[in-house]
Amino acid sequence: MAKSNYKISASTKSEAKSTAILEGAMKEFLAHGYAATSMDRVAKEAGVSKATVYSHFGDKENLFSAMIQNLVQDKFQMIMDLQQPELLEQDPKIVINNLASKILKNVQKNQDVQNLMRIIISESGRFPELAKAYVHNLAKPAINAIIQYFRSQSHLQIEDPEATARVMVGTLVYYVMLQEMLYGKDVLPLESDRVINTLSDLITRNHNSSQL
Amino acid sequence: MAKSNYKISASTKSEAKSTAILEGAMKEFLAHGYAATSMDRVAKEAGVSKATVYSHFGDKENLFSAMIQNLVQDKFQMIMDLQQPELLEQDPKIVINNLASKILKNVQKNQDVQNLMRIIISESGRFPELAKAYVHNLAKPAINAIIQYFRSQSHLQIEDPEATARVMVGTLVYYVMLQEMLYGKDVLPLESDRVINTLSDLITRNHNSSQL
DNA sequence: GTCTATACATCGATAGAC
DNA sequence: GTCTATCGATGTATAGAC
Repeated sequence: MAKSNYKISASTKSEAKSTAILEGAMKEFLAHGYAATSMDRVAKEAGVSKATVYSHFGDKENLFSAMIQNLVQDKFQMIMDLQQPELLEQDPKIVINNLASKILKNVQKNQDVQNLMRIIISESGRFPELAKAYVHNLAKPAINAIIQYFRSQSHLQIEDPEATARVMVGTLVYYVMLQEMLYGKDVLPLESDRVINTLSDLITRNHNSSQL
Repeated sequence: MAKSNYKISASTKSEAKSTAILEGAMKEFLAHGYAATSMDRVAKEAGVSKATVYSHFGDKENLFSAMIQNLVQDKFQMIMDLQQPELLEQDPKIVINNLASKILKNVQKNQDVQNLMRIIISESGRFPELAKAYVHNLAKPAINAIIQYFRSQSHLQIEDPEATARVMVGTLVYYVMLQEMLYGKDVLPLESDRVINTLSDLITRNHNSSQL
């Protein structure tokens, strides 16, 4: 029992260090990219020695990979919020407005999400498996949630729910990329409400015209 | 006259080296990113010594900046093709299909364009002025060309041409990013024609319904 | 397990010969 | 203008004490 406690204690201490290293790695990698991040800075940020970083994660590629996988799992919860039933029980025009607004605000206010997208794109050549993990665990569930909603609203007469979901997600992601990450705010200002309203108008237009 | 010829000849030789360096820089930077590219590899790729690279471009940041500006100017012509008059003189549904198809194929088949987008996003933090140059010289003209077409087709009854243009460009760019750069082809297969047709259907739906 | 100290390679940038 | 040779800094990774 004492032996078991000792083991648990040791394992817990080690886990605490691992967590600290992952947090330091996240901060450094997301801020500077893979190549420009040094293991010295990660170690200093985590409050451990460089040798400890290597004993926990083997090498730089492994640490980067673990940190991204960890972050992708974290952000998965954000996507699942899109399927809250109470969010989906209003007029379709309002539901789509709310969905789009929720996606937009989550990405816009969450610097980690933007930096994750940035580094996934940057390193998709060097780490193709991480790009696939991102698509499989974040992009795909988000798109599928929207497809599922479109399918549930047959009176919207959406001919191709899969392609329409891509239109919606693509519009929103590109908007944030251009405005926030590429400084489009200054060069090409455009209020987010206009994009959201245009999206929901286009998608629900059959529904509206049958009402009027 | 002989002196003038000598000057021109010398200037031409120097320009040839500059061009070779820029081409080497393009190959290396686009393939490996800014931080992971070494000046030694650029010099070897260009067939000159490293000192020559520095005498022409000062330092690494300067070389990178010059190479990106050069590439952005190159790709500008691609955008201008969108305004060919003969492309815009058919039924709106067909015109939008053609525009979308042209944008998509240009990005899809042109690896340089994808790599340029990738590195602009990657280095937008370190080189904000390059991101702004990209938006100003490529994204903005493309979006404006589409806005201009929408405005010219008043019978389409497009309420917000600016926002609708963003929907169109965002959908196409995100599609290529997800399918090509992030290996979505394998995880989330979707034919490009479905996306293009969905886009043109959504945008011209008012026009169609008034016809039927 | 965690540390300090260090090996070894490679980086950006420059000096000096031609 | 272009080269070879090299400097100093910094990178990844590890050896060895505790």
